[in-house]
Amino acid sequence: MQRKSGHVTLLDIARACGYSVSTVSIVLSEAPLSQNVAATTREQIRKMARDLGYHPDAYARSLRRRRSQSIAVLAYDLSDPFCIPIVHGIQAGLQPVNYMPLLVDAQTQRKLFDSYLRMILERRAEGVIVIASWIFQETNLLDDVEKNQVPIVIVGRDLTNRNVSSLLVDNEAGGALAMRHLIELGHRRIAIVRGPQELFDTELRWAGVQRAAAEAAVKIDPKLVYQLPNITNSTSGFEGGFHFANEMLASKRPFTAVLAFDDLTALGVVRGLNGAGVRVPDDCSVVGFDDVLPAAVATPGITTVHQPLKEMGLLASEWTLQAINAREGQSHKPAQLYNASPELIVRMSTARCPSAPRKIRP
Amino acid sequence: MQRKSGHVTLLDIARACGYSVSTVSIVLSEAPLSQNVAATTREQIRKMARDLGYHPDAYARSLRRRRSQSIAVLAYDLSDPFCIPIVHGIQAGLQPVNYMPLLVDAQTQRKLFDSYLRMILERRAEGVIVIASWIFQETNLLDDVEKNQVPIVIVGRDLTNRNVSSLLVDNEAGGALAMRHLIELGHRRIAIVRGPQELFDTELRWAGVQRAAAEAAVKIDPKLVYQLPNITNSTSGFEGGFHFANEMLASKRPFTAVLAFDDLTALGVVRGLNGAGVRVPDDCSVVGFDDVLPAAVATPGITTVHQPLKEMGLLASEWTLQAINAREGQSHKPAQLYNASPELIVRMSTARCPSAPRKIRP
DNA sequence: TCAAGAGATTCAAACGTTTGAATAAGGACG
DNA sequence: CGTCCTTATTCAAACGTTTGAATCTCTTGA
Repeated sequence: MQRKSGHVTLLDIARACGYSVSTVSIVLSEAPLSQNVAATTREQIRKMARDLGYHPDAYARSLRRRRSQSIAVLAYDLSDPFCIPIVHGIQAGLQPVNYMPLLVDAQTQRKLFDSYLRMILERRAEGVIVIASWIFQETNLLDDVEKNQVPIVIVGRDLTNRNVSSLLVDNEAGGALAMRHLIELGHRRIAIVRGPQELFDTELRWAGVQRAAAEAAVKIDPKLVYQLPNITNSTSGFEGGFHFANEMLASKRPFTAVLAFDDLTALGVVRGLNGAGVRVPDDCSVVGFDDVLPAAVATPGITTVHQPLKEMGLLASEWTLQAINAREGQSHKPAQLYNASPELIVRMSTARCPSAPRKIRP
Repeated sequence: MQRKSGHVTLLDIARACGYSVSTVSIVLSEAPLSQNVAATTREQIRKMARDLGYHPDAYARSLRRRRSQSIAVLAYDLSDPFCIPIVHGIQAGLQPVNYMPLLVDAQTQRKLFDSYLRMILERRAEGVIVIASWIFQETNLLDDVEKNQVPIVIVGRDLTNRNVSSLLVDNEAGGALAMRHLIELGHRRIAIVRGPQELFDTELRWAGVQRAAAEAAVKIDPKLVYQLPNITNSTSGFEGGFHFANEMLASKRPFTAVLAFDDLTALGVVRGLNGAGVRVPDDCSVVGFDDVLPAAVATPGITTVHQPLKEMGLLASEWTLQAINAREGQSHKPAQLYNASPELIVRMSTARCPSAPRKIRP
């Protein structure tokens, strides 16, 4: 009974129980017509399909239906812990409608990116979700996708100006949240490690930090503001944090807290401070951003700004499905922007400023 | 010129330059016959394909060729940092032969696992690579795959007894490596946190630990041996480590080092010890296993046992491709086992035993 | 008795490729 | 002039589904 292809087909089932391929198809795909099929026939066909271990061929089906039932999820760098919760959200959104996520990791390599983009196009993904943890300037990479009228949604970056629906955390609010936390703990001399210039997040978080400082009438010493170089690999944030912690100490300028661009940078700062005998949080507080696993399991646990990544992933998948359905109905879904509200997660790396008088909260 | 499907087909190209679909297909797929096609024709067709932005339809092609050109990568829990380097290795192996990895994350949920397995079968993956970071006992889940004669390779677990090619780190050697390191640093009173009973790794690492102890004539105090409960979520290792650190301290039994089942457990131990004012590594050394990112960026960095994950992933993809080719040629590739050599990564969490006399190495 | 409808099932074309076999147009040779 | 190679191109069937239209067999009502 082994077919040459090694897979059971409708024809096998049809022959095995004496009906035509059409009838079998109608029953197994639960087409509207199947209510006209005699109940006994239905049962017989279903049983045979089960016995033979039939699985419909997605290729034949998609070819005929002209729907691939799949959505590409293109991560720029899956090794960034930031990505996984987003992927989980996407999976959760795709599961109920039986869409397959085509998850690929470009590993920040242009060559891989192109190659996977081609595969995605060939596999006729009905939509593309891009997870841009940190992303090159080159955004025209997706032109090919747009040309084929495939809806795109991007997570982690705002591309609404290019008419692409985007979901990201409200970086300005997050920066302010982190800064306000330090200020409320009594810190006044706060060192800042800004993100790399190439990232959009950098300016927004910085704006939030400045706003919070201004609101509390706290001055930021420009000599205590550092900027990470452009990213070269996934641990360059850590190395940058380590490096700048040493610079801060060498500068001899007093500071009691460090606001780092992200969690890995914060962990690098902690390492740097520790090496010089500065204890966190007793002598100096450190705050991060992103709430990734390493920040949670380090000791001290890093106080950080949490992004609702899973929710963002879920919403991204919903938007993509809506865009697909809209296109199906000849209409068009305009690009949307979702600015997720960040949340402060207080752990052990921040404490009341040692020299500061206890402040009475209003 | 917009097709109803929204995608350019061979027919479009054929019409546009006045040749038949066959000729176009022969040229673009670089079939053997294409050397018979006039050079001018070839060029003309290629140009038109480029201009129209043609991408061959993988569904039609696979249907006809009876090859899906894709391999499923089924991760039990992608949020385990352990998985990503393996995936990178697999991608590296699949890239040159133009296979698409169908990467899915079962999130340790039976329901998801089943659902994705069905999708994989429907998409006619030619092979399946399972990444079993930590895995249920239920191994018959893959029966359905085997029934369809799809080759399976598993990473992170030995299933050669079920005739499945397996790649994993030599856990026994790794356990011995970690233990020997502590012993060489002069530690004699070493607490051990064993892994969960349900994991095969647990017994093997434990055997290695015991061997190293025996070889050095060091006794392991059974009262200082703990066992992690079965895993419920991805941070339960951390929580277990934290919990047992407190138990060790409460037991009042002296110990100068802790050998933890994996890195997250080690990080939990560090947190627990720190909470009681025990400094790592000054008062107590801690060693982990796996070499995941959080272990590297924590302070102190965790001394650990590295697994060559990327190489294992690469080899897994090669084995899978070999098995596919073998099946193509009507032959059969017998199940193989690869025991990767672990490597000790010395960081900052281990130090010479405070009370021990300096030992002269031979 | 016949037309009309309902119920159950099948026909046949289509989706976009690939590929073995067929065709057509040119020589070269006996 | 017919035969036999090349060279260049096309035919047509097939892959496994889906689905609008068609067929066949009953029943029902006039």
